[in-house]
Parts: sequence; C-alpha cells; structure tokens
Amino acid sequence: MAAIAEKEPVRKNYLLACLEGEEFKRVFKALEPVEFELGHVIYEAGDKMDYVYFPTTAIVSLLYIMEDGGTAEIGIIGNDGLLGVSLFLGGDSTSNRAIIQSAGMMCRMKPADLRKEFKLGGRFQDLLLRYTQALITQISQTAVCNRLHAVEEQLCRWLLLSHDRLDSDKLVMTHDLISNMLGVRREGITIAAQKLAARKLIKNTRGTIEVIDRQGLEDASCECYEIVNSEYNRLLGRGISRTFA
Amino acid sequence: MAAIAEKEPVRKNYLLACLEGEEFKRVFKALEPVEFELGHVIYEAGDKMDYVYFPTTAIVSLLYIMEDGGTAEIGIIGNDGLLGVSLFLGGDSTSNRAIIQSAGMMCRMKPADLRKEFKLGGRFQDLLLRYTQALITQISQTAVCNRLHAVEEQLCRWLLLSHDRLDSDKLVMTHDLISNMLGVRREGITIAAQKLAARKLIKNTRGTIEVIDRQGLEDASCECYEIVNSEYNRLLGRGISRTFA
DNA sequence: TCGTCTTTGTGCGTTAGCGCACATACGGTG
DNA sequence: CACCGTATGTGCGCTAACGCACAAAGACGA
Repeated sequence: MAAIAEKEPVRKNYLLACLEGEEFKRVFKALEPVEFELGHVIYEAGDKMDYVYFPTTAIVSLLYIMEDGGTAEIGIIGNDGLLGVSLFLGGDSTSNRAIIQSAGMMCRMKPADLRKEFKLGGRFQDLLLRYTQALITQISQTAVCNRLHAVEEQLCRWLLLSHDRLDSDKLVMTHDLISNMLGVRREGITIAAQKLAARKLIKNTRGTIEVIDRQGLEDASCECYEIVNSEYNRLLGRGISRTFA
Repeated sequence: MAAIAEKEPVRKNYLLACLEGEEFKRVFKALEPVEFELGHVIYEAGDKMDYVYFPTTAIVSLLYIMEDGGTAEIGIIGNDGLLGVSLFLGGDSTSNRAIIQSAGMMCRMKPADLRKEFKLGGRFQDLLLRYTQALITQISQTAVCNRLHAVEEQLCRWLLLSHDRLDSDKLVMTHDLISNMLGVRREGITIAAQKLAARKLIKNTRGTIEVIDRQGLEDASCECYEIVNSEYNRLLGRGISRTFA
C-alpha cells in the first residue's frame, strides 16, 4: 500500500477504497486526479463520455433538461459512487447532464481501462454493479418523491443527501440552484428554507445553507432519504466483501 | 434451432431473441414458461427474488408504495426486457413491488443459472447490462415527468408505453388502477381520459381503454415517451450485435 | 329481470405551487 | 465607503390537482 501515499485522495472514494491487492494496483495505475469547480459541466445529454469519474471530494448532480428548459435532478453522486455507469453498461452516453454541485476532486479513468478491468469479473465488477443498483434506487425514489411529497420535505431530503457527501456542514448553494435541482420555483425554495430555518434546522445565509440540526432535518424529511440511505448501506456496506459468483 | 418449436414463445422476448448458438441453447434450457393473471404480485418490496423473469406476452409494472399508502410507478417492463435486474447487479431485492399489469406469459430462470451465464461475459451479459441502462433511462424520465408535466400528458406517455408492449389496441385497465400507477387521483384520470376521448385519440369504456389514434397520442404526449423509446432503440436496437469488450 | 357491485362521471370547496413583479439586503470591487 | 450585481424576501392573482361526497351507468349473477 506504499503507492497510496502518492495519490492519497484515491482512498477517499468508497468504491476505490474497497479494492485490494493486485486489483487495486491495476485500477490505481489507471487513475488520474482532476479538480473541478462549482457549475462545471462534465458532460451534456447525449455526449459520448470520455472518462468515468470517481469523486473523492467533489459532488456531482445528474440533471435532466426538458425541451421547455425545465430542469430536474435525478441523482446525486459523491465519494460513495461513480459517474459514468453507461460506460460499463454499454451505452456510452446518457440523456442527462452531469454538473458539479460542489467543487472538489475526482479521479478519472479511461473507458478502455474501465472495461478491461470490469471484464475480469472480480470485486471491481461487483462493486460497480452494486453501485448501479444503489443508483437505480436513488433515481426511483426521486421519481416517487417528485410525485408524492411536498417541496419542504424534498428540500430536507436533498440537503441530507448533499450533506452526507460533504465534509463540511456548509453547503455553498443558492436557492436558485436548488430550485433547478428540485424542479420547482426559486421562491418555493426560499419559503421552504425559511421554514426550516425558523425551526432551527438550518441556517440560511446568502449563498450558503448550513446544517444546524442534522437529526431534526432527518425527522422533517420524507421517508425517501432514509430508504435511499439504507439501501446504499445494504448494497455497499459491510457485507460488500462477498462477490455474488 | 429445432428446440425453439417446443418452447416457441421464448423468442417473443426481445432479449432472448437476440441470443444465438450455444449461448442461446444454454439459456433456453434454463428457462421455464409461467402464466400470470392481472394483478398478480411477483414480488414485494424487500423480498428476496426467486427468479428472473423474461416477459413474452405479460406486462409488469414496477410500483413504489409509500408509508402513507401512496403509490407511484417507476417503470414498465414488457417483452422488450426483463424483471429482476437486482439479481445480476448483486442486490437480490429492490424496494419496489412488481405487479402484473397485463395478463400473459413470462419465462423465468433461476438466479444461479442467470449469474452463471452472466459471468461468462458474452452477448447475454452485454444485453442485460444494456437493458439495465434502458431501464435507468425509463426511471429517470419518469422522475422528471412526475415533476414537470401535466397529468394528461403523462397519461399519454403511460398509454403509449403500455401499448408498445401489447399485441392488442385494448388495454384492460380501470381508471383507478392507472391512477395508482401515475400516483394521482382516480378522478384526475377520468377527466384526462375524457379529454383524450373527446379528441378521438382513445375510446374509453368500462374497464378498457382502446387506442384509436396512435399518432395523435404521441403528439399529445410529453416528450418523455419519445426519449425513452428512442433510448431503448439506441441501446437494444440494430447495433446490438457489437459487444463493448 | 331484478338487484348488486364495480366503475365512471360530476360538483363542490381547498390547497400547493406557479408566474410575475417588485422590494430589500448582502458582499465584493473600485 | 459607495456602488452594483446577485441573492433573497414578499405579495399578489392564477391554476392544476386534491379530497370528499354522491350520482349514474355498465356488468354480472341469481
């Protein structure tokens, strides 16, 4: 594990951290760290993807853009996962945009290296597939949540998902950006954020939302957060060592 | 291909129809046809899955049930796909219910057989992974559609997706059931269906909706149908022969 | 043919969220 | 420190969809 010191941040990505021995060495050699700023677009809908990305400190938002300009987020990817499942699923592109929601680092890998390692069918493949299912759960829950829950509950869910993937309690994020993610009006977020602030769950300042009462936020959230979260743990937590072969 | 005659309907499933030679023979041997009635629950949220299912004439609906009893569909699976991606993704269960939306046949396969064949990394694996991406697209589009589009547009989308997976123009389906799928009020479906009937796009009788003007329905639908549809074609259409290795 | 159950139709009042139009306030820059 | 662009706060009227209550009309068996 001497090599880790060189590109230390690699281990901050959960999937990469699960690898060991020769497998880790091979993957590690193929990785390249890159830094991203808030708002940077990694790829647009329909773009052929050039890399798969393993976030270490950055957070990525998967955003759909409709014909009329309306937007809605379908998933959040942090250091618990990877961006670019299409590259091993076989599509090479998706119909959404991937955009940096929180500045930071990601490790990228070329599609050819990814596929080569994936084809070996070891732990790496297992992890990637399990993560894919976790992502499906997240997207599904977003779909249901969009239909059935109030904006305020959804804001809680969104804040929690982001907070989990962040070192800090401060989310650098305007109401306007959040409204794009949740697919609602900017004013709707302002109102909801005010209510949460009144209940001392968050602190609401210009361009930043600070999480004050994490537990309170969880209580105020719809069930969707917890479902997604526990499914991530089930799929990628402790028991991860077993491959399904 | 002599064996096909025995279990002829196998070829009605698109994924199975794409297999050839030895690979097809192995998969074919592991298949077992089963018939299902409308409303039958294949598995509940959290259930360990006993089989993977390849629909030939049946249609399956993936339904989320919330704590408060609210429901919403996240995807429709017909003879273009398979039920149980979790079995090769590694989760063995999902947090939704799979329910028969249209009576008919499916071919089922034991998880062990599925995984064994999947691990071989051939066309079968390629197809399953590509289908997974198509399913992700469908779920994503549902999420966005739930947020941004009107019930009437969504009803069109839903009718089209169902119609595509059906031999007949007649959908045996009550407004109440559809409302569960779309996560809206029953009355909302009644109103929307009336409007579509007034425009001569569908015929609305007790317990059945008949598609009259397919093209008209597509025009009345939101863009979501077309996006999902073309993504299915892109991922699983003609060019399917290339494996990504 | 009658009675019953299910499905569909209709009519309220209610509400969450929208769209628009501003007012205010923060915070970096010159 | 004054200025200005961006972010947030607030107040409308509007609309889609909700929740509820009940009427009408198919379907089907006795």
